[in-house]
Amino acid sequence: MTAADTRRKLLDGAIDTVRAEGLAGTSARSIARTAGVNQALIFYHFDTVDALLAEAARRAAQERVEPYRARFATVTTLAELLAAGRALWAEEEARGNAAVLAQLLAGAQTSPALAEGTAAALGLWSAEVETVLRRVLPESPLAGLLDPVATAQAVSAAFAGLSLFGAIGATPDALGQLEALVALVDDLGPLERRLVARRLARMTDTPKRS
Amino acid sequence: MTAADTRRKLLDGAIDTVRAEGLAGTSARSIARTAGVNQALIFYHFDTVDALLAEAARRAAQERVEPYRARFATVTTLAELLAAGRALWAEEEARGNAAVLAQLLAGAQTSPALAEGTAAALGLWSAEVETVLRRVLPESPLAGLLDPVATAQAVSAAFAGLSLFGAIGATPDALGQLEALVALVDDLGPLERRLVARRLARMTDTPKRS
DNA sequence: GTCTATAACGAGATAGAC
DNA sequence: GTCTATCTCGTTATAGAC
Repeated sequence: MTAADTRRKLLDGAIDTVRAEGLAGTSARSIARTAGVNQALIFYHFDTVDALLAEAARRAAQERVEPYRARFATVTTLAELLAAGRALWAEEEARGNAAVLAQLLAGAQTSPALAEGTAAALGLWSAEVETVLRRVLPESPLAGLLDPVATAQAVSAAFAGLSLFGAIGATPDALGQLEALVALVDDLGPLERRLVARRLARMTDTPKRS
Repeated sequence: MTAADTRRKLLDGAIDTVRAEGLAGTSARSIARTAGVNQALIFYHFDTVDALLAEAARRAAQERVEPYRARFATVTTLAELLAAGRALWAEEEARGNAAVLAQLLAGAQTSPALAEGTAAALGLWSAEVETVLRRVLPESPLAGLLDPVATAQAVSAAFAGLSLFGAIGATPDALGQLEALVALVDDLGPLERRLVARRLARMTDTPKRS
């Protein structure tokens, strides 16, 4: 077995262990068991457990973001973005990847190494959303109201938090609520659009936001 | 020193330790050190560390929700609710209470005892929001669009997740984005209100939501 | 690169004196 | 109720044979 194989097994095993046991149940021993690899090899290849987890987070995000790229590229309206987001969320939630990211994000609070890897992983997701928002938002009446960067970050982080709900009850239909709100304003007729524009102008005259 | 004093010290110490060291750095020993209490007393008074944390989460939520109750009771519009929510969030985030809840929520994934206490704690927050929503939402054009329960849960959970962002970068201005969106639709004039109502009727005819 | 063995330590929890 | 002392186990990490 080559070194690259071992590294790969460990990276996969690390994510699988967090998925199955949570971060609290994730140790060098439990990862090695899941990966089917000797425990000492973790330290040979990655120096520390946290460094392995950070690298695993980065790689996992890359591999999961990639298949959505083509789909996101075809999105031209905010409504389509929300539909794509709904599908993405359903898939990643079902696979437990959202929960994994949330666990690592929680662990990042006390581990600088983990913080760096998790930031990179979450950044890949929000960058993807941000790209689409930059393209789609200007066509919407909501342009100028929503900031692409802040919105993408907020949505990504909120979804990570939402996935933590799994253990304590049913996950609330957050996207459904958001979708309803956005769909109401977005995709309006010309007359309504002018009304919204007027209202927007009034709002930015007397801004309530910081 | 009475037993009630010791219990109180441990409950406070448990929260303080999670706040300062994260859940990963929270142990019977570290809690006892923070509380200035002998380590063995944790098990005498609470049986297990997780049971102490669960009880601490419940109590902390009670004590933090309470001071906002009067403020929330005066809220009559959605815009006011958002303003109150913004103030609440700023305060709890600054105190680190949001991060504590998020840490416990993450730990709840692998500890049934912790899950129960965390569910109760988070439930107190979302119940408060839900109460206001039930009173305020019917007056808004958004009535019938947003479900009070799902919205309250989604907002609470999303904010917990948002607080996890602290360790890996600046917290995005999520409430600002949401506020802009809601403010746009809410608090409309009679003419615009009719337009929104028409659009709502159209949406519910061909529902996109599950 | 991979293995076994083990060092060094902190964890949860308990026994038993006071 | 509170304390000290301790048991037992799992943890990260390393040394050294192969």
